[in-house]
Amino acid sequence: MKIATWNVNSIRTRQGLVCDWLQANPVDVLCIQETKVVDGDFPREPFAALGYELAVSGQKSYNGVAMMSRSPLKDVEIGFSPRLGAEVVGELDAQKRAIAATVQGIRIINLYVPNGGDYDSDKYDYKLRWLNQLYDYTKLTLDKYTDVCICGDFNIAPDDRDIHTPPGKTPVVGTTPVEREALQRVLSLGLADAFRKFNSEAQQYSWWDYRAGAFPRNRGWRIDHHYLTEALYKRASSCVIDREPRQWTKPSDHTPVVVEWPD
DNA sequence: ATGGCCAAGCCTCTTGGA
Repeated sequence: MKIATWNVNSIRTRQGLVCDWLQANPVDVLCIQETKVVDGDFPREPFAALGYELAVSGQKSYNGVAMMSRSPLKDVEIGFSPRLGAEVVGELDAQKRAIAATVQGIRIINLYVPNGGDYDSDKYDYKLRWLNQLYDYTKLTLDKYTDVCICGDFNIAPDDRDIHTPPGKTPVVGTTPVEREALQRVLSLGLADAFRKFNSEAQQYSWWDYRAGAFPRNRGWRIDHHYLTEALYKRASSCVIDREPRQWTKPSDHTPVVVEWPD
């Protein structure tokens, strides 16, 4: 069983590239973020032709998440509202950033955590409120499911190993203690970083800026993660960042990360 | 040291990304 996460930065622009990657890497489940397309315009056929069932939640221009699976996607949930109630979630489900489904007994939650804009901006405040909501959503999910994999683009480098230049005095969004603590609070419910089970080195990145030759210079961030409940974490046999598609023509600025369990 | 890119929309500039 393999579950991959990949921020594709527009599925319409990247559909050929994603298909090429899936043919070479026929993962069981692929969670994608930043699809940037309304559901009716999502290019379903190329992925159906490869044997993938789809669940999508998108919007015009921004955000958007989708799941592709070779076995059935069960109990699909869009956003936080189905579990927390629309009156509690309010505006936080307007942006399409969360989708969940059960595959082969594993509850998979696919997230596109808000970027956060500038420090102390409205977007930064929104990111923190969204992470608080994620805590409540995760708590209720863990009440119901034992094997849970929360993956996606977290837009947070969990510690200083996960960013090429550790932040100095000026707060850098994605690395601030407040964001890191908000993430750790979610993980304290009983989740652990799959990648760090196998690799404790620095400079293991999943995103590189398009500018300034960031990729060839390996000036990146590790912001795409899989967080697993205890039994899943113990059973995991590998978690790998696949740098190859970041080198292809017209790449996403993120690259896929794949967690695996023995069959 | 600095700055360097890319996607979508209605579009030749603005917004967003991290």
